[in-house]
Amino acid sequence: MYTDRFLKDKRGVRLEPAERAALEAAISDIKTFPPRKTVVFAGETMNFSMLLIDGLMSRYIDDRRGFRQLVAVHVPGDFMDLHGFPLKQLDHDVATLTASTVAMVPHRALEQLIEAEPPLARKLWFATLIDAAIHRAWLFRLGRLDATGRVAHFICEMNARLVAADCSDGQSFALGLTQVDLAEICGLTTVHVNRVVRILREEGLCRIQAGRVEILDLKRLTARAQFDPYYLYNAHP
Amino acid sequence: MYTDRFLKDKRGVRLEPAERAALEAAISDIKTFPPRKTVVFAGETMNFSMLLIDGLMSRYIDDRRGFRQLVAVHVPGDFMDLHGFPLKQLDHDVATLTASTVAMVPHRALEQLIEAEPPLARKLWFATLIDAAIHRAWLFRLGRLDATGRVAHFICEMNARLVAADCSDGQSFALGLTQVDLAEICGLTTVHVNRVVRILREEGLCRIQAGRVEILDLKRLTARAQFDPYYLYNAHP
DNA sequence: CGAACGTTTGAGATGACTCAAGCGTTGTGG
DNA sequence: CCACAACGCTTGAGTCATCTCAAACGTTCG
Repeated sequence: MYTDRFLKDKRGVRLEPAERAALEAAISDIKTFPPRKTVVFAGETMNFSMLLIDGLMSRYIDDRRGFRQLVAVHVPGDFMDLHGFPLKQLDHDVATLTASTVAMVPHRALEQLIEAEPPLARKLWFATLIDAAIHRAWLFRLGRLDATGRVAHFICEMNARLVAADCSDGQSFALGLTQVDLAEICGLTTVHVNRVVRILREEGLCRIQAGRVEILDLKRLTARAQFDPYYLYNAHP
Repeated sequence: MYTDRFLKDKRGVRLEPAERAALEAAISDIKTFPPRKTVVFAGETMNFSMLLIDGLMSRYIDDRRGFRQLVAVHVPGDFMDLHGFPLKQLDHDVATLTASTVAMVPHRALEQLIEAEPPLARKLWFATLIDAAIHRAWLFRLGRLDATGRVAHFICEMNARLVAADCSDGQSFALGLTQVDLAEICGLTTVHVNRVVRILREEGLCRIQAGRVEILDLKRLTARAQFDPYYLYNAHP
């Protein structure tokens, strides 16, 4: 089922089979997008939301000179722009990083869904709040960590989220990001990301190359990043 | 009424008088807190949420060495930890900045409230999503702006939010923050904040002193900060 | 084969940090 | 009512992390 990974194993919330089935039924269609394609632009009026089935996607804010700051990276199971349901407009763009498969859920169907399964509304709300918690962890990352710590922190987060989404065994995982992407995530320049990646490799913490990440020493990587997965609200941390 | 400022003048949502009255009735008591006091600690189980009536409060994440990164600053009318209602635990601390008055709303009362006024649930959700949008703007600030831009961006945001909350005339406003606070918000050191504050004053953009901010040239300040108030979802930007 | 893209490396510049000291105000207890 | 501690602000000098600019290299793909 397309919705299998949505809110899987989250602390404090559980989707009932009926709710999951109803959500599944609310999907109007499945779309695929090529890599590096902007799918939704800031300010558009939204009448659907998107559940990521496969691939990696991002949300970003452009500055005046065209430089972008990523504000979120999404893994399979993420309901990426569920906030567009109450908000109706987004304050950021949404784009693919790698080729992606997305389930489209019309807002009209969400309305009916909540009507039919009232407790589901609270669970959708919950999902958007985890997103906000991730935003806060990113604020900590950008505000308080040095370049090496930032990249390490991001890798730790991706590791934890991909493991939770059953997309990683915790040892190594596909992460189709370029060093440019990492720079736009961590608030650094590409050149410096390149140096940081080397440092992480030379210090035996992790290896980032060719769209794959290999965790070499999770304990030390976590320490270097001051990473605490609490904010992900995973049931099995 | 205590709840007058909550969701006031927000794009895409409006609290009906009956809803506002019901929310008002859900308040169990009003508390006052002295400045610089941590009110809620990360990880505690929450059974109430707090609506800020008067004062300035913050949410922050501590790093291992005790340095903090503020992830939110709240102005009167903000439902500061409404996300604690679905989430039940917070991933950050909550503290006062200045002396503050807070309306306590038990989660049990919120449950009954939503039962009595179902459309209110969506509006509470909406409120937490604006918080998330502000987080994203902060990510942009930390990731893409230099020190001067960061402080300018924060001042622009506070100006817009305080005007919307009827706590500023748009020319000057009380902002009981020290340079240490500004540093913890903008991911800078105190020393450097001091220099930035001087630059902003010398360039005729704004004056920040003795807990007050005076906007000298909003247009240039906004440009320097690359500030766009869209993300605040204010009806009258 | 050539263009496009992502990565790598070097050298030099600079924005922000660290450390250190001094200043002004406020509040408090002797 | 004064002395002094506490706090926030200010300034200077030197250091360091990260950025900028520039060039080269490898891979992929048309």
